[in-house]
Amino acid sequence: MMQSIAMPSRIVFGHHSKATGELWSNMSDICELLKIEAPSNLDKDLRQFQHRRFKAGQTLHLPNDALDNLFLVNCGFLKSSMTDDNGNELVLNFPMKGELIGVDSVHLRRHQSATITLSDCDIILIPYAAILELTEEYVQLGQALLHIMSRELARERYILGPQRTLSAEAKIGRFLCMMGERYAQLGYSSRRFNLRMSRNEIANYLGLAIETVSRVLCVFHRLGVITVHQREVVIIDAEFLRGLIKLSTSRNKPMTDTGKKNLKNDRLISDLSLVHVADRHTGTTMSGVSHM
Amino acid sequence: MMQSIAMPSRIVFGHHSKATGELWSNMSDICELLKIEAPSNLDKDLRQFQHRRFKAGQTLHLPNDALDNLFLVNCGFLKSSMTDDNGNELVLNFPMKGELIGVDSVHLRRHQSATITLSDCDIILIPYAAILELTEEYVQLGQALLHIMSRELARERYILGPQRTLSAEAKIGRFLCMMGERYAQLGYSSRRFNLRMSRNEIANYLGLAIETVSRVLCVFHRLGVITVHQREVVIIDAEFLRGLIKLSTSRNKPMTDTGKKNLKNDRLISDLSLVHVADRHTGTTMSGVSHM
DNA sequence: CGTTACTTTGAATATAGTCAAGCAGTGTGG
DNA sequence: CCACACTGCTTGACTATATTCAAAGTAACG
Repeated sequence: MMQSIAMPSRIVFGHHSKATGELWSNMSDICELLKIEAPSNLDKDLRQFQHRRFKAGQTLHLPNDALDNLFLVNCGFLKSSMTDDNGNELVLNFPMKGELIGVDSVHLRRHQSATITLSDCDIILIPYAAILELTEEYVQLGQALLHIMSRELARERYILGPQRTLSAEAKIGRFLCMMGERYAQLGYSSRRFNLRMSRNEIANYLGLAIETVSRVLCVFHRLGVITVHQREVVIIDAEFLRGLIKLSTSRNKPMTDTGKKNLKNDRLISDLSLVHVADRHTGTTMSGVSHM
Repeated sequence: MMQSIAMPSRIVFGHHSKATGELWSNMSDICELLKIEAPSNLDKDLRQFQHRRFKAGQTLHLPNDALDNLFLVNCGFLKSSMTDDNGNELVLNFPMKGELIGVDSVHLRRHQSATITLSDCDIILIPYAAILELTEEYVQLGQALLHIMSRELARERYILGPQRTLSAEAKIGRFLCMMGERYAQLGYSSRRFNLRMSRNEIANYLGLAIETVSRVLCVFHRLGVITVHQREVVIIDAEFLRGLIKLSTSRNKPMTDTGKKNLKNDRLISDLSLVHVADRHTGTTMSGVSHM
């Protein structure tokens, strides 16, 4: 069952298996997974936290569920989303290994979103009550938690926020790079990976129409900067993808030398649009990249 | 100097003035300002935190500054922003009284954004070192900090995130309502207030062009749902503003009865667009609301 | 009173969305 | 093994919404 995720077993936590066959993790495992420094006196701690396995498509929690546990992803790929006033799904993020799910809801003691698994997953359940105990016992742990939340907040604010200004091409380009980086952090290739989510979910996450996502991915493919087959992606020119921007209006840039950098981007975007419209006729003008 | 902000002095913290004329606050003041419960043994705490006054247009911190202090807004209106790769300003939020500035940067110990004052401000400086001390001494305080950050994170994720799907009208409508609510929390009117920021800053914050902001505000005015003169706003029909949505595509809504609710919004948006295009000729079709 | 910064307005354009149709991969059952 | 349906993805043509460019109007400021 878990094989389909092809996770090197070496870096899966929770080897303290018991007679039942269930996995359990102690605090040291958890700190390592969260990439925080474990307090020195923590290895004496006897607490064990239960793992739980989910098949693809199962639900970890729904909006309004009591926040009994935080969920720490040990392995697998998930999707957190909410439903707006009109019943539209809004994808919030795609948690992966090491992500702590639920920290955005501790102030209400109630989940505000739903999280479902996109692949088979191994999840560590951390009771909220245990968090409170632990932060009392180990001051450093509380501070580490602050770091984790600060990291999350910074991600939302400094990475995701600026997306609102970007063109569809730039959003998707950066999305691909971001996924690559996340895989890289897990020890996989940042260049070649499998998007676990559907076009629909990508579109929803980026605030685009599904057709736009499809089109832009095809354009990227034709330009030779990526390869896509289904959800298999190979990033060929990450620089290109990362460099895409919304054509910046002269008025929104207070100062700065926008000379060469924007010149470059102007051309690229034009090319994209050009291909976008006239691809069948001309192919592209890119230097000898093979176009399918 | 501070008069221009017209803040009822009763709710300004920091009455422990000293011979120097500077204001200082203790931990109880700070907890109250942050709306967190003060640990019971905290009133014995002798720590005093210095206030600092800023004139409009001054800088609290710049990106890459060391995170020596967190800034707690006691009074005034500010703007946090960053500059993207192309030199474009990106407004992140508009801190007001009670907001703790810098929590998104504790993990790096370095600010990632700039914060400048939009009005005269009174800011309490809380040394980061003191935060660490305090969380060690008062466990509850650390947990309260977690709540604060969770609240912030939820705001970014559940309030700001979904903005990406909204039409310009909806973004601006909700922005106005949000500002109203924030003023209400400070004891002001939620209906009548002064936007402290320029159209440019609003546009930037919402990811729109400045002209779009201007136009939509005018349309709202003509529709009779608000009044705008410069930065003075009166909200007349908050329901209308809050109800604006992006016309939802049939494909993005998985399920749900979208009958009357969307019908209503379809009509409203059409009206807006209609006015948007043909306002001079027809006025509007709204029930007898006075137009300017 | 003239200069500057901010805002409004109009007309043209571009980008992304919408609608509609077809295609491809997957799985099921005959 | 192939027809069938199912789901997800792609493509095209058209449309709508927001941006861009240009210009003029207004408030603010020395």
